[in-house]
Amino acid sequence: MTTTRRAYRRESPANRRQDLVDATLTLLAEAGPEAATVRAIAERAGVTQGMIRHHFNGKDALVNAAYQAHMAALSEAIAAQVAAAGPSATARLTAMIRASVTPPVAESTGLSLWAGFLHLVRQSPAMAVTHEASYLAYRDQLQALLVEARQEAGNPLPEEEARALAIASNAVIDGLWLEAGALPEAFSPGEIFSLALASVGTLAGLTLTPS
Amino acid sequence: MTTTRRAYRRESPANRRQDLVDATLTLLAEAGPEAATVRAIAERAGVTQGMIRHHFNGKDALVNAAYQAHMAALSEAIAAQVAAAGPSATARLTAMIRASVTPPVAESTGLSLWAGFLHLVRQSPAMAVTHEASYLAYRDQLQALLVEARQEAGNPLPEEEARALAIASNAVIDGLWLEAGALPEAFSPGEIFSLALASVGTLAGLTLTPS
DNA sequence: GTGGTTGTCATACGATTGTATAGGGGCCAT
DNA sequence: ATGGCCCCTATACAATCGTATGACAACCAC
Repeated sequence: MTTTRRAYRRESPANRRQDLVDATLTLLAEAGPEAATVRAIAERAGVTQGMIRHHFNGKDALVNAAYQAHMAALSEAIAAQVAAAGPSATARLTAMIRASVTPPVAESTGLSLWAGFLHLVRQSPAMAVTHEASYLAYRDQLQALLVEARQEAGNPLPEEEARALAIASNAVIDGLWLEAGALPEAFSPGEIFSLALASVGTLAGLTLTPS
Repeated sequence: MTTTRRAYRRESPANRRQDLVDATLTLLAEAGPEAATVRAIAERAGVTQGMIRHHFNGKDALVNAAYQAHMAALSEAIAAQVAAAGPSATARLTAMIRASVTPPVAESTGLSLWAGFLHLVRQSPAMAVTHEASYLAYRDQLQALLVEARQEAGNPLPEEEARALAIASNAVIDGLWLEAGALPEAFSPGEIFSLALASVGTLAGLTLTPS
């Protein structure tokens, strides 16, 4: 009875790390923090559990890396759509809103992921800093686009009102993102986007169309 | 060396169950799902872990009971403030908004709790039903108040617009609740409430004042 | 080819998890 | 005051957790 060792391929550390991060995010989103064990993550990534300590310092480091990768992916997805919207501030604002409430940013798995990370963010100072930074970066970008769009519409936004408008606009976008993620079947396709567009338009005193 | 058994008081099953539910909610909010072990819950409640299986069927049943108790407490807190606001629809709407973005409904612990429950809600059909029901009940109440308040203002709300307005108003309230919970120090006291009031007012075409 | 590097598998370890069970003791009925 | 109910403590249990360690083999340099 000779037990044969399972066949495997050598991968670059970067690829292996990416696989492990992806597996962590998938598992965290689909089955929650309690199911994201080192064994489950390793199996999902197609390797054995020893790899986690080989490529990272331990489970915490892996989860931390996964969080940063996820946040970066979201920011990048939004930035790409904004950049592709052309020079018009109104068009870029519309693109940012659309990107925020449609896949891949807005998915039910994304909400689960966010929830799974929340208590980690709350307890790890390093993750809290990352979280606050990405939230404020998003809001600042939204605020800048609101100011520009109002300028473009010939109705300049007083600076002292900009912060409140950005917070409120961000809130309605986040709230719709949340509701769509929590009850995906309670809304028809595109309904969330048109609601987000109309709501931000009303709050900002702008007429926004789906372009 | 005779080890003495620890002293204890007999409690009614109802009281003990309540203690265990409270301990579960506290632990879940403060330290996350991974820290809410049966031993930690029992210690927090001042009993030994055997009590969880004695008073409930197991950990899952306890967590489920805790979720229902939490949702009921939130609904009740909001309903009480709305009922205390008097007959005016505008005043009741204002009270509902205030209750939704101030303690005890809006606390950073409440957000953690919500996040901790989310993946349970997603996997347990029974909890999913409870969740959807309480969300829709909240939104329906908000929609009814919006319709009444517009009527009261002499500017009736067309029925086909009511649903969209309720969803958007709910979203901005939820979004502000979320942001205040996630970054409690990024907002001054009362700022969230006045933003919520102003935003819903703008969306609904109503002038809402803090009463 | 062939040797060396190191990515990878395999296994073991102590700690902790949720659950199960046996028996002690607080408190009410009488 | 005292017997009995059942609330409660205490302990044991298998399973699983994250971590640590050592041997194997894939692949590159030469």
